[in-house]
Amino acid sequence: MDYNKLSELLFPHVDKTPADYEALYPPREEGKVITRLGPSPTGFIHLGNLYGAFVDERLAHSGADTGIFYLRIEDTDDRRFVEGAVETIINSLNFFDINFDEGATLPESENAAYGESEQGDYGPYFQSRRGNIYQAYIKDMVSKGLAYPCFLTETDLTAIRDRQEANKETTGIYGRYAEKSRNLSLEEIRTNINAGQPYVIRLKSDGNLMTDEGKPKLRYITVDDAIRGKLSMPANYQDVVILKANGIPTYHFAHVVDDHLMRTTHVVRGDEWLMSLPIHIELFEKLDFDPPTYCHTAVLMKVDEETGNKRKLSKRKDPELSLDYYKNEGYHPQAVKEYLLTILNSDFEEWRAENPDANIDEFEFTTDKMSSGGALFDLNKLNDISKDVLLKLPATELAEFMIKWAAKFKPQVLPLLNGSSENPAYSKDYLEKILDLGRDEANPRKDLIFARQIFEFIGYFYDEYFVIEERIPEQVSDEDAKEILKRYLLSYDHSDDQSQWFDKIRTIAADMGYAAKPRDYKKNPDEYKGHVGHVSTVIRIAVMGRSQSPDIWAIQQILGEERTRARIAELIG
RNA sequence: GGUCCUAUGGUCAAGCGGUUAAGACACCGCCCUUUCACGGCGGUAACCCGGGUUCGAGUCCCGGUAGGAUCACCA
Repeated sequence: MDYNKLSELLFPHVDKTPADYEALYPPREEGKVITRLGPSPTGFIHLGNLYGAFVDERLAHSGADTGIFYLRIEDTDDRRFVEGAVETIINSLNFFDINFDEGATLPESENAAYGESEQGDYGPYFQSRRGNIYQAYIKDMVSKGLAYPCFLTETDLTAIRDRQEANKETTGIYGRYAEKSRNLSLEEIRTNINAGQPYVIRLKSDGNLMTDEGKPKLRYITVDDAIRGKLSMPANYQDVVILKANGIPTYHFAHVVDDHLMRTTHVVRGDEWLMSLPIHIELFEKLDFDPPTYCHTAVLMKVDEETGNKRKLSKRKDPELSLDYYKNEGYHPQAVKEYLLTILNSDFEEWRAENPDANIDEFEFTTDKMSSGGALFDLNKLNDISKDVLLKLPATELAEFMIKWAAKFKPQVLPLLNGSSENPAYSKDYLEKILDLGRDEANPRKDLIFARQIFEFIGYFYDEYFVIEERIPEQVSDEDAKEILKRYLLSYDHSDDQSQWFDKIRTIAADMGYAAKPRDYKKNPDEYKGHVGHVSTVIRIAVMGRSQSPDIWAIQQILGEERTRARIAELIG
């Protein structure tokens, strides 16, 4: 067989050679880490994507010598394409402060054609526009006898698979199942093509590994994975498809060519790719490329309520998988990032404890601290981290964050938060004061977690959302409650400082038969109706509508004298 | 079913042949306290099972078991 003739027959119009592309895309700066995100534009981006993207981004950007993180759109399957997916990917990641140095970008104008918006010298960054590159490499492989055309139809393929399954053999095209296609003569191929028969190009895998019974004889290869360590697995023996009948390469081939030509140093991907690694290794060998460092990340899991088993997060069953969930609930992107970092790198938490105020960028991210097991998603932990992250955020920023969130997800409260409502008491400044409540002390409060929760937490500051939610404590009778409020209103002086204010409450408590100090009540419960805590709870309910809240005095200062008095008077009736 | 990966408290995890088996979250108790939160102190709780190797095994080896991944002209 004259392979050169075959390659000309198959790819008559391809005139570029691998050498041309090698020259076009020269090696990058030595020692730089080059990573990439290679999503297919299905329009759905989830926590798992973010998790992986974050590894790429940290690998390229953390540490002193920053490398390049680029975006390559893997749109080789046109059936999966969704309009606007590229924008979704870029915008979603940008929301979490994950940005690309190179690759596909947002369209510069509204009428920019799909696939034309990109930046960088190693493009095109849309696989759908790299057809000529792939074909040049495939033509080269065919001319060297490393790949061949295969005319097997779908029915042929299912027949083979059925037979293999019946025989309990490994499915696929290999060994004797590949013989027929591999041994087609040039004339037979020419006849098939002239007859318009569709065909694919298959890799001619090292097929001399079959035993006499036709079973694959396993040869083992070892691969160093940056996360998993040394991996031992059977070498590939399948004549996998590398070019589909429509002229578009499969993922396997596109991955190898692209990551070589774009000079990727670290390939980060989910461990669902682990099993096809031998294919990629063989392709790298056959193409004479140096393989990148592989980093196979574990999949995010959760416990299935029905079965009690760990399982992969699924986009249908688990709302928390969707990135929109976090945006919608109003989690701060920084909190999500820190959470991801703690499950990504086992020593991040320790580092954070030692460097509470340091910027995330200062943390040196390494793959060898990554766990290889699937981490269970833990909302509790996220919340805990979020409390600390929000605490460090200045009130101004927090207020802006709340306003941005409300604009999108709770528009009815936006005027309240940004001060554009009719009530002159409300302003952004007012919101800032509320959010800053009790935060500047030695042991600051940590009750702010995510925007939706925060609004519920501070709702009583806005008259429209102020409701009496709780009953007065059982130690206090209804008459006493009214009496407490009356006396309180009478003695109320808005300019009192915290201790003057509380002394008055003690006095009211003592005068009405309640212990001025809870300790006294605990010692002699029979001598008192209750203690000062019960008395102040009555006031708390009148002003806040609930028995649990930050300091009453501080809240009243923010609320203002008029509204404070009005709320108390309201409850007296 | 074949192949590959994984296995330490409820969860995330240190551990690298000799440890009273760290730490964080969650949970419980106590203290602080006008409530809650914060903070402090304390507590419950773990090496999947069985064989080896070794003076000694959570750690190394071999089996089992369990869970996960994968077996396309999808990525």
